[in-house]
Amino acid sequence: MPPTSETLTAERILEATEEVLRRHGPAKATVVDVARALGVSHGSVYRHFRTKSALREAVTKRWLDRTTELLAAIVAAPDLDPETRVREWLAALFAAKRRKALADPELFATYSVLTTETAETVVGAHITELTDQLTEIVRAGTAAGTFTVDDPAVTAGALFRATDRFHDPHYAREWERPGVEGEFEAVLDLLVRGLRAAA
Amino acid sequence: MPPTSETLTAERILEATEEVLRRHGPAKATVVDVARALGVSHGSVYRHFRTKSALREAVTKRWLDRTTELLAAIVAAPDLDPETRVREWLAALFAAKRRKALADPELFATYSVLTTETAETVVGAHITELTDQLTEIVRAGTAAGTFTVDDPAVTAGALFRATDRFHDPHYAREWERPGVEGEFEAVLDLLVRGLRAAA
DNA sequence: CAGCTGACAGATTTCAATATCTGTCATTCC
DNA sequence: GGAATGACAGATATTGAAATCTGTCAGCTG
Repeated sequence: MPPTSETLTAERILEATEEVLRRHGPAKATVVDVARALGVSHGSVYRHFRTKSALREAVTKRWLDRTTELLAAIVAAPDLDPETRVREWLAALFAAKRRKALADPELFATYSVLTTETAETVVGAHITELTDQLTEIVRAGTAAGTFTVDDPAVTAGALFRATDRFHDPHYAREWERPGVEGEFEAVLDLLVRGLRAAA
Repeated sequence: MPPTSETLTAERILEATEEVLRRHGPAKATVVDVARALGVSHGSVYRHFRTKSALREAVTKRWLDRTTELLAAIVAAPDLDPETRVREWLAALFAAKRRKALADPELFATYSVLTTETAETVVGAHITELTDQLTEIVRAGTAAGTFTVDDPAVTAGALFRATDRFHDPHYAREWERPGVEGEFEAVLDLLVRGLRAAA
């Protein structure tokens, strides 16, 4: 128990919660554990988060936001043509998820449980943010005449859903298999060709 | 307990197993239950199926094969052009799964558990059969000059994986949502356009 | 007095004893 | 004699009592 006499903030609680989740897993990580890790009573934790699930949602959002930020850089890249940006963006999403899943499977499994719990709220918002990023790229490509697309938002949604297998944690086990890279390329090729074609 | 004095066959055991699964669900459906439903001792069931999981695999295969057969009709349809056949085949796959999921959610959940159990064996073979059917259509379209595709088998795999969300039981809950039809159309449009485009 | 504590009620989880199930096989039955 | 039985050992599941956890709040503390 490291009491660390600093003031108790939401931020410090989130850090401790991550650590407890990493150690105990999602099923056995309790609010009491988090409080103990911080050297405070569990009542203090409830001062910053109304419920245990609010705390879990906040931790999950934090984890997902790291990926959102990473990808934002590609949306903003000014020197890349739209087709390359679509490819790089989807490849970066796949690579980010895959790296996490392979580097620390147990932690990834923990967050997979958390995302399943919070599918309607936190994950829904995350997916909206991501498809908004994609929409931005598709819109730019349409404006530049590179893509022929009726409604960029609808097409961005289709791109995102067509690549579910390469970012949905449900498929994480597939990402270890030898052929995945090629499978991803095949899907991506088909989709990008679909963007280019005349309506 | 209907003893039905006919001879005990693998077929009759499979029918009884389906019934027990429907009534009890996957967790509580035991070999003893199946034997009781048939009015025989459980030892007799083991004469036809080496293990409980062999029995479950056989029932699952039966269920999946019904879909395979249904779709085979579209592959063989001689009066349809390749693009229509791709669209109809994927639409029929989605419709078949969706119908089952909405008509009897509990039974569908039961079979979802069974398919998860048998992912490596029975489901793997099922997916191979389905992608083989798709490959056939893509090959025909390529031969006819309608599609421009390097390797029909690879492209068929990409088509199948890009539409995972519309046939993988994992997404069954999404199939109730209002917008799904449109989402499916958007993905399908993008993919079909990708098939048509020049390499 | 703002922040923290710890005791509390009700909900959930754990654990160990008990019951049931799986898979085998010597024996029985037509 | 080929098919079916049922007793059995080890594995798995169920159950209910005890332990722990969640969320609240009156009171302590600096």
